Amino acid sequence: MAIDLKNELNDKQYLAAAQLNGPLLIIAGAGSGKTRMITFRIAHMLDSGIHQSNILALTFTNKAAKEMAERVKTLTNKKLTNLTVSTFHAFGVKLLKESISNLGYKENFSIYDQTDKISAIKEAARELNISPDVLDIYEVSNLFSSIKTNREKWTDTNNSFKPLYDEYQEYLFNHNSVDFDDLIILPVKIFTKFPDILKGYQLKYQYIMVDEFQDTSLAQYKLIKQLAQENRNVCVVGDDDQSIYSWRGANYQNIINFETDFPELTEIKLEQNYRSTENILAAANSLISNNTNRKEKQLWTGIGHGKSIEIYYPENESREADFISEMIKSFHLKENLKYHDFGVLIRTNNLSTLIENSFLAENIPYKVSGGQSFFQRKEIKDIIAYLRILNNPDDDINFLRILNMPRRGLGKATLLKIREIAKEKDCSLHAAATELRWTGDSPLSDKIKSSLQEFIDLIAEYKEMLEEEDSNKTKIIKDLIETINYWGFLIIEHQKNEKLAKWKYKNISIFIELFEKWEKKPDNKGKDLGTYLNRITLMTRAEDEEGDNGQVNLMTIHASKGLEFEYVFLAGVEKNIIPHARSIEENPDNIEEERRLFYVAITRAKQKLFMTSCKTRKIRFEIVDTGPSPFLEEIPKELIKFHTPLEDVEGDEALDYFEQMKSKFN
DNA sequence: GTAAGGCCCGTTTTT
DNA sequence: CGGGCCTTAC
Repeated sequence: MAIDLKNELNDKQYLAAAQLNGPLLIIAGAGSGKTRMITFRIAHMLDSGIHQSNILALTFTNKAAKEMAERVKTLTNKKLTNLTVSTFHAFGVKLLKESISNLGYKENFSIYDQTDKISAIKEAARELNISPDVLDIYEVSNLFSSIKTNREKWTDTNNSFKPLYDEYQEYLFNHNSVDFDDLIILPVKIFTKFPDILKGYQLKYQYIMVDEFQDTSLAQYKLIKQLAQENRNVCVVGDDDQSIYSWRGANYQNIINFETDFPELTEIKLEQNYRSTENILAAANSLISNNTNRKEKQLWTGIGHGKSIEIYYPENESREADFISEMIKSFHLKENLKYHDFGVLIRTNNLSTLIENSFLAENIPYKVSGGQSFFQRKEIKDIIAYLRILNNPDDDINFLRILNMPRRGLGKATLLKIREIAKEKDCSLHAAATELRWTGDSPLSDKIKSSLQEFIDLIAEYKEMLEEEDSNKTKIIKDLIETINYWGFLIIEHQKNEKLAKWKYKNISIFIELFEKWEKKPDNKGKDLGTYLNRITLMTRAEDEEGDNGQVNLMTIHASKGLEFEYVFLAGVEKNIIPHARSIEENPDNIEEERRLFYVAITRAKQKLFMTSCKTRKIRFEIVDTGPSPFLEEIPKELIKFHTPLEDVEGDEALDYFEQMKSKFN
């Protein structure tokens, strides 16, 4: 049964969804039904006889990809197992799995995340006898990223880092590892070097869609361009006003590049907002009009004025947190809103702690997204490090992590010996360690030698088990964790805090459960460990929360992109927080991006927007006077109602509250 | 040579 | 408050 596009979409959306051939640029304002349009467009392709395997849809986050795939499946009522809806990075992994051998890497390559990357740079620095403390490693890491993705060139001021960069690159290659930038840049390289490979992919992906186009980087754009330049059936959807990832290389100049590279394009603007009330939209429009560099658009809504925007100035950050909890509680009761109808947005992750505590104290169910990923937690990374070594023994960064964890007497001196061999033989640490344990005139004591032997054997044994056909990997991993006695290790590490040890161990069981779920899924039958490892490196958090209904959503503004909530609380609307002091310090021009960020935050709200701005705030261990964010002045006063403060909590009531909090945490 | 305890500092946003 | 790094104790 074909879908009646005309009936389901407004005129502009219809135009966008109906035109399948040729380049299409869609400027889609906040809340303009972009996802709906894309979903229908894909369904329309399928209706028109385009085969699912010829369609490629690229999104920005795993969450968006998952959601889009779900929505298309629901709409068409088809399984669509060969439809590619993926993030850029996950797509990069797929391409590399299929073709990285052309560049001399092996297929079981490891992906280094930010932390691994920093360790790798430190290792490279060691090779060159550069002491790590003379480097601002964070800055170096950013520079390397810019160089790799062509955002920056070597200049007289920065070329002193070039030897280190080259060493880092060599390090990655020698250890069969790639970093996040490589996931995009290496496919581009392969396509440039091997036109036949590119041809193959052009033949496969004849219809390409890109969501959140304003947040694509130059490198990502190159990749799209390569794939699309023959067929030219490429549809990009974006909103320059919502470009908030420039620090990661996003460049909304890409919209202009697209116009140049595909001059025959059709441009469509989606300007009807289906999400927010007039008040909210007016505030957003007024704010964003202060930006100079933007495409003019007239967002409008038919929803009506709605409730006014409210601002509240709490004394300090705990009052802010309590205010948010109380409001949510009372709306939940009085207005029959579900907890998941609330979004609480913050500029930085560290603002979440107090709000979380308050939710806990008030028994408000909530979930945090963004921030530190589940898979980045130390205890999880430890276990993953073992799995990575089992998958790719040459992965030195993870070898270093597990060599003496749990403690097995293999410390600095032993490592130094291993390093010597590795340098001499030009091999990985694992290979060097394997060698060292045999050497007759080994410089190691018998005790250490046997410890090393045990360690190497452990790796070999489990590697073999995992590689067996039809192996029960979950069981093997459980067994491994027991064999290394990770629990014992946690107890020793946290002697004074058994609770913490237990909590960490609990996380490990959760990890095992997640893995088991993955292993049992029919789609994953016969897939190797490497596939799983690569997948989770790209995941922001344990995106498994099936029951994500009935929970308040607490997240950074960045993480809220693409989402919407009935009621939105925007916390910490203070100067130095938004716009963030560091961002302005870096470059005063960043004010426009910070404004867009604020714009994104406001436009998440459907019915009601609250903003809170503390008078004082504890930063580290100091209480500092803050003040309202300058952006508040860019919102017309008549749209705002100033919230009367809650009555001060009386003495004994406060005490009572304190006791409550205490009992929650003890 | 290895392990434990003291000391210092704190990365804005994330695939 | 918590994690990484360095010094001191075995």
